[in-house]
Amino acid sequence: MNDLEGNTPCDFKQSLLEHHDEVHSVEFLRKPLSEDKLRNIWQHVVHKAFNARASILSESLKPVKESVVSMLQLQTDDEQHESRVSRDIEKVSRFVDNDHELSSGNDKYPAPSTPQLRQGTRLLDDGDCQEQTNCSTGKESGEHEGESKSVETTCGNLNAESTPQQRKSEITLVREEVESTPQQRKSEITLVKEEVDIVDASKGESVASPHTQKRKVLSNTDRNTKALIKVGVHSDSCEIRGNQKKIKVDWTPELHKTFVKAVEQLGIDQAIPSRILELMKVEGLTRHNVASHLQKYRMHKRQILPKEERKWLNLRERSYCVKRPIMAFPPYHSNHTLPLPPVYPMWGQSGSPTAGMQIWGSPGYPFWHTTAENWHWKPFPGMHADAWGCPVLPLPPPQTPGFPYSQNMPSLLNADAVDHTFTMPQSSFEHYPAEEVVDKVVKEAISKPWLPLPLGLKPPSPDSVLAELSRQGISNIPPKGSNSC
DNA sequence: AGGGAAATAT
DNA sequence: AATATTTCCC
Repeated sequence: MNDLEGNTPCDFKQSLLEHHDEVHSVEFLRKPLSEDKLRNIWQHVVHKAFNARASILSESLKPVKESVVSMLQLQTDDEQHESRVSRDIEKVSRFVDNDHELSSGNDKYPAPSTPQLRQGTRLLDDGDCQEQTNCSTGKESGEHEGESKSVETTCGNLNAESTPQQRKSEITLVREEVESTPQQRKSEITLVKEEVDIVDASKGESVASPHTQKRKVLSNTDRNTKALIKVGVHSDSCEIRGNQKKIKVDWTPELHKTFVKAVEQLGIDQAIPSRILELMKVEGLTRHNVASHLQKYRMHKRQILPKEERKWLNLRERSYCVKRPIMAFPPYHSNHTLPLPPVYPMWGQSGSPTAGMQIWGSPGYPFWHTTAENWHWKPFPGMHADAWGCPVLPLPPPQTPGFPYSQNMPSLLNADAVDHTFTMPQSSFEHYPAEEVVDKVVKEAISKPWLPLPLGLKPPSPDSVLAELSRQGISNIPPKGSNSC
């Protein structure tokens, strides 16, 4: 997918471009990303953070330095400090996550499952919602943001002090080619999302992340599936702040129910995205989301109805003719009490023959009561993607002396963490460094900034360097010997 | 602007 | 393969 090979035949290329006082590094690594490479990268980051003169220490590296400093001051820090470190390691994680994606080619991520959406009926009660309002694609901002094509709004979450642009230029040691595909670009800009999504790449079912701080609330309407409505939120609320791409909406049964209800209420004529959206009163949901869902909904209707209609007509046409198969439905309520099948029929059509009969535009009958609940299809009821994805640092790493991070993430490593982490199939990670490895490597790089910079990677050939330079429009070649960060 | 559907992405 | 998002056209 986002292979670098497309741009350069060589295994990798590395270029160091010096402009004025700052040295920008761009390093292209071949997949898979090895532990050594990763460590190398981070050593460079730390190294630069430490060695750069204060005057030119980029904003983006300051937090790194601070982290290191604070770590070196030993883990006697207070809570505040810890949370800072915690946050920093999250940055690290995020960065690495991104890299994961870039280097793995594994693109199967579970749905993030609507963390940001909140139904009109409060699922949560408290202040977390502040973040919601701030960061979610709210009605006002959401649509805006929907139109904004800005890709450069990258990591505003990394550090409040530095602009996204700054960060990008500094921290992004590993990144895609400039001419990345839209997909690639996306991978760069949706860090937060990635963090959420990256958990379980193997199956598509997501697992609650111990890493992302979130609340899980049992839906009052949920049945035995006990699907979780996660209303996950980062404690560091500014992180997600409105500069991100839309977060994927997970149409949970509840949400879908709300949707169907609105549609039913409006009737076939009025059921247009904006109205539906209005009726649904779901915070953060955008018209686009609704339109999309509506599209799908209609499609299924079309697909299902004619079939059922035909069947029905075949059965009845001889005896008495009924124009529309607004048929007498079997006692739906029975469905309510029935144990659910392990697999949720999508749109309810494959479950019972009538399950999909929530007639489009058949107001008056509350089909959605059942269909909306049964519509969902998550293979494992207990594992509904309500769980947020878990990015890096999924497990309480073995306590590394001098590296207190794992203790600094109470919210990330809460009791739930235990439950969820072990459910993550290892196989998902076989294509890139295990997260523990990443964790370890980053730790090492940060915790031992004094270690000499590894020469590490194979030096680029002069040709490739020159080519890269010219490709980027750099004509004046920096003097030799200045190739350190 | 916004609805709808096709094209894409995940 | 299914679902969600993005893009495009009207």
